[in-house]
Amino acid sequence: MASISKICLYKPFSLSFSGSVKDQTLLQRCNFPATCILREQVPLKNECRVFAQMPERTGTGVSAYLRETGTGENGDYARNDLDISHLISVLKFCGGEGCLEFGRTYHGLIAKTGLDGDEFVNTSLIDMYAKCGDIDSALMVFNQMPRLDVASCNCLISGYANCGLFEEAFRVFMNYESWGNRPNSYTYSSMLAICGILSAIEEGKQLHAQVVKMQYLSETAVSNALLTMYCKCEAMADAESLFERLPQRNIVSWTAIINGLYQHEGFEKAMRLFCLMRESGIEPNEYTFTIALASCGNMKNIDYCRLLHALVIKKGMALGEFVGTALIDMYSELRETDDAEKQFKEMGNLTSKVSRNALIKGLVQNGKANEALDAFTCASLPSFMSCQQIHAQVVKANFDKNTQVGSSLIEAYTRCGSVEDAEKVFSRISAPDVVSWNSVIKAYSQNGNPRRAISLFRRMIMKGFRPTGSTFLAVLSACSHSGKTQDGLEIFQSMINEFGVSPEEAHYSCMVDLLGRSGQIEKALDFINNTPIKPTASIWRPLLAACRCHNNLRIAEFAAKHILAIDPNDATVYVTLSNMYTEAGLLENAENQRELMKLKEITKEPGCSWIEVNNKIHKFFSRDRTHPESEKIYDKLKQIMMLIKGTAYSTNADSLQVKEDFCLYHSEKLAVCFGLISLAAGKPVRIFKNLRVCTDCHMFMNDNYRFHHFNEGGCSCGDYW
DNA sequence: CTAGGGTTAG
Repeated sequence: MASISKICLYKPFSLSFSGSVKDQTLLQRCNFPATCILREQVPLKNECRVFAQMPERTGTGVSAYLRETGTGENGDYARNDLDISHLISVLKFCGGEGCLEFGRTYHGLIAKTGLDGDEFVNTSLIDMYAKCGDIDSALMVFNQMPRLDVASCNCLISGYANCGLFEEAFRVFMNYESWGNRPNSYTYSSMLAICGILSAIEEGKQLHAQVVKMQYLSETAVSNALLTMYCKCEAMADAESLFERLPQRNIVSWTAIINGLYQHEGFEKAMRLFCLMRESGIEPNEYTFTIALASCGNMKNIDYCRLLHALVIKKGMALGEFVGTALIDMYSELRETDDAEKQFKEMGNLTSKVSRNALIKGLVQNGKANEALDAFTCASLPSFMSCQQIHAQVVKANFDKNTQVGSSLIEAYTRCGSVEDAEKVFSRISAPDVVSWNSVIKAYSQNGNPRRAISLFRRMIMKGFRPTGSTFLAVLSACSHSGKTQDGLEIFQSMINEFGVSPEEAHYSCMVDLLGRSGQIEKALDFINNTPIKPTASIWRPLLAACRCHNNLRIAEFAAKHILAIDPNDATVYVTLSNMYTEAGLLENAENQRELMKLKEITKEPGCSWIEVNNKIHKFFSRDRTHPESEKIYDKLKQIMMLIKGTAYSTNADSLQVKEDFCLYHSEKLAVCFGLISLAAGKPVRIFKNLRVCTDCHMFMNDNYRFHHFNEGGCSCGDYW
């Protein structure tokens, strides 16, 4: 066996390894928290499934044992109570599910009961740790073993491979001899897989020679690993001739070679082998179908594609994650995007990120960029990075001059607060339409450059475009924010008289804001009283905000009364009023007290204090995905993301400050926002201390705030944006 | 009683 240690490392094995998807999920799963292991009523799915899968062994089984004794603090263990084979099956389960903490608890139990001398138990422990990605613990158990056997070395090798530590895996392999062991067939399959990942064909060939010498070729796992190794090393001739000569072939062997051919664009050949396989009496499974569908799609043979699809449905595999995605891909390849979308829809909640990406790719490549953008849902979530990614793809697909695509991109960038990118996109649209103009005007109006919004509006009209209701909303809002009250009034008139656009609630709300902001409180009130529609809360609110800015307590009370008549749960009203009373020195005003009382009742309603919410966020973002509230919080987050639009992504968490009393009133919203901001800034979530908020409109205040701007100490409270 | 091999998008 001297030749084993002669295996040369032709390539540097200290590769940095970003990790396959599988490894990443594995590592993620390793963050599984150590929680409530023995309380079955707590819905922690993995732990509970351990119990659920345990065979019933009344009185002697580990689960029953643990249930009776608690976490094991009693310490009074009788060795007989533990069944080794049962223990091993639990460890195996932990490894498979990534339940590191659960496995650790078992390790403790094993150590306490003195079972850590058992060879099989130790091997299972090494494997459990290795599979959970905790290679240090695996190594610790390994080093403490009184005698090293092949199986434990093998576990260590696959553990290293799992973590991308291929050089270490090779080191273990070359030490077999010095430990008095000989590699067995398991060792070779693992090592060959590593060579495949590294494209290390020289090493793979040496291992091949060993395999032949040791007569392991008849073991399908070994020969399949060899096959895959050659395929991954681009040595298809070697792979094919090996496959021809294989003494034993199973479904995995067939899948390996078919996949190899597919990966090297031998689609026809892959399909020929697929047929041969079926003729030889082996039925394809999900793995094989996935590749066959992909090959078929690449061949653009629509009849065969439909045939395969039918077969897959017959076997009940059409909605599986892999096969389902392959079907989407196949139909995209055939340019049958309707079928691709149909497949995606049929998958319902079985769809994954991958299947969605497949659909999007298909739509983009088939010229359905708008549908693709819809599928992205990018415009609804302010993520600057995904906007850029989408934009890059759009440019690559040569859609950046397209009118509709461009407008969608402008909207997306606007939500992220990046007005520069929005304008860049606009300038590249070859034939901008009204929607494009509206989008770019809105971009400036909402992102701190109202003057530019107004000048773009004028240019738009000069170019002969007919402004719509949305155009006016953006422009009036811009006028309001830049103090151009007179312009705003004129534009509002021309909207009705010149362009025949009838104002809606949002326009009225905007006009109230325009008047109120300039200090014309009485005029704003007049305006409200003269609207042809019944004033809504959204129309009254900017008046209240204006009163707050300009210290008009009388009209503030009047506006507050109207808002509360419509929306009695609007806590902002109470906050604004109580602040105004306080500032007016009416601290002990009975009315103020009553408002505060009401306020408390309201803030109690949602059910949790800001500390509770903050704790929940804490748990959620410290990867405790099993927290029973995490789904709810996530939904809330998405909601809040919509609300605060691009702010989280365009502000610096450090420069934000919270007014603590306001936190108490609007705790939930703020806590969630803060969690989001910290997340966006790549910082751990902390209890919010340094966030400053406009006391009237809930929004964050900050000097270099791109999205939300302030003039003369006020802020742009209002509902219209 | 422990360990190994094949799949989807970007």
